[in-house]
Amino acid sequence: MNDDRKTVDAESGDTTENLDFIRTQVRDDQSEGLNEGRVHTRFPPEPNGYLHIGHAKSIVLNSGVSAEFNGKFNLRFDDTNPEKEDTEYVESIKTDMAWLGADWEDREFYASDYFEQLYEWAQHLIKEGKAYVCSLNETEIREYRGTVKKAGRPSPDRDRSAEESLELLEGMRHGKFDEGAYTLRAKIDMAHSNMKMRDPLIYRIRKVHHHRTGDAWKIYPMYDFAHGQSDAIEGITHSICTLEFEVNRPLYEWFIENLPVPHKPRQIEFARLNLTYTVMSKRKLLQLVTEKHVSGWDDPRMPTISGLRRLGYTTESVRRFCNMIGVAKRDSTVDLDLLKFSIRNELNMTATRYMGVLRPLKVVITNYPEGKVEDMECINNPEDDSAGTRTVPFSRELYIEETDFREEAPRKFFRLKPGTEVRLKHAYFIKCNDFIKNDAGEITELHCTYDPESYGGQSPDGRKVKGTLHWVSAEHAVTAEVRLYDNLFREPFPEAEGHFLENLNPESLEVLPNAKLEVNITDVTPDDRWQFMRHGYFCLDSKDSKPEALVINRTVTLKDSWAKLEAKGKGK
RNA sequence: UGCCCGGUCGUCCAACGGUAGGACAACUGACUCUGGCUCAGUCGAUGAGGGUUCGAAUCCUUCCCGGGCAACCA
Repeated sequence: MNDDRKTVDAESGDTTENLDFIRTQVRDDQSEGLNEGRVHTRFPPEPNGYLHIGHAKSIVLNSGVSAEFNGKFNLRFDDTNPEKEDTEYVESIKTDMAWLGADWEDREFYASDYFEQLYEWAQHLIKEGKAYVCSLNETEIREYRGTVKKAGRPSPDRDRSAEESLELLEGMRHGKFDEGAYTLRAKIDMAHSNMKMRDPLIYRIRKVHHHRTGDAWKIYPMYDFAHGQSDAIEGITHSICTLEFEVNRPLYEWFIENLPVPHKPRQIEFARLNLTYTVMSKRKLLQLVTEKHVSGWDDPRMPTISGLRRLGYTTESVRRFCNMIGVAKRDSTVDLDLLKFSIRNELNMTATRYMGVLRPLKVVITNYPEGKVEDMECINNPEDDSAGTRTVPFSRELYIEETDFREEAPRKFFRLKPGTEVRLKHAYFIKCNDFIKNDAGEITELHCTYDPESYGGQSPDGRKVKGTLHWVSAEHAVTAEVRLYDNLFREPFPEAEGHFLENLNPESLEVLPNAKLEVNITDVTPDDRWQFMRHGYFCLDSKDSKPEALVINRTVTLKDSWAKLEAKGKGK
């Protein structure tokens, strides 16, 4: 599974495992007997949005580390801000994690499970003289906090007695005060060079319904007061999170040191995943959804797990991608091509090849008998002999790809043009003699002749053709809607210049309502992925496809060196 | 600009004082009943200066560049 991380020495053939800095740390901790050699990780999402590929990186990392070091892995919802959170998100997160193959066994926890314990620890801090109830309002708190360059000054309530703070906190808890009237703050250092240490808030009053605790609480702990302690309660040994929490680490450690917690977890940060041609922040993804730039969180263009799944990505391809990109501490942006490679590479080995004409052009084989039908034997997967063959009906009237014929074609155009011969895959050689145009000057029909000697696509006399085209018998074709997806954004860094929405790709979705597909397509199931030859990899749309009206998504294209040639003007 | 973190091929990761390597991308060519795949090959990097050392991407130092931190978000 983790071969992606191994280096093979060219001369000796020895395999050495290049552990990333986190696994190196965990390995060292374990061998030194820290936490009695236990390794326990967790993935701590806030249930306020759908999981995306960046979360997948964290999930694969956290669950992978626990598996590799014989440890355990928890799922814990960081549900300390009821305003944005919802059970819809809890459910989708569990679905997506399970799909990713992460196994938290029976350890599904919630920070809200610990509200009572957290409250007791808050009281403990007050009694120790390390926390106080503060009456400053939001503006005042900001002002008293100072700036990054200027020390803050103490709140007038900083020396409030423990008895008084305890009583006020109790009142806060039971709704005796309005939102914003009081906060509970840790008493640390108002002049600390790290802003997070300037008497951080640990509880705020919020008279909001919580998706799990209902209306039981009128106060909710802040992230910093919940996260480390939750880790400690669960016996987490390595609390792996993203870089933006680096400045929170001293505070994380302060609570662990100053509270009678049962375990001493340690926080390690890594760089979050960025991908070209997309955005990754929950806020922006939410905006795409609410402003209807996409059809939902699971729109196949979204970088969400549900979007990628609907697009056709497999668990294995996403996991492999996560292992390929590595783990480090520097800000980076991975090329979207690497993600595409991960699925293309897998599907090349596993996907059945079908023929599907996306933009149909009628072809009449004028010398083929009317009413005759031949079953042509087609190889299912040239990469896998065990995949066997299937038959596809051939008849006088066919469809080929509109783009496979040109009245006037450059020299390197190997497809059909007047007077030249090409092969129809697994069928016959044909030659184009004539074509019909409508009033608009568009080519509507081709008249071709076939060589009966070339049955099966074999050249009868050793002559070669440059082009091989896919085709579908008109009479037997299944008509379906095919959705072609392209990058959501036209710029590799949509946030770099201008507003990200201005960089949306207007052509990210192209719907082809009249695709003509070989009959065998009716055999596919919702779990199948297949290749439409010369096009790419496809799957059924899990939401919109019905047996009588197929809707098909293109997961990823095949590489297209002809398109590249032509784009560079070298097709001549 | 106070504090913290980080700068290695176009991109991502590795090299942990001892030959800068892999993957993706790009480019050549071969092969091909998918202009796919495969195969062979090419291009291509240690931010800059100084120091330590027999030897520095790695240690020290100065500078430069990028990111994070001043929500009652996480």
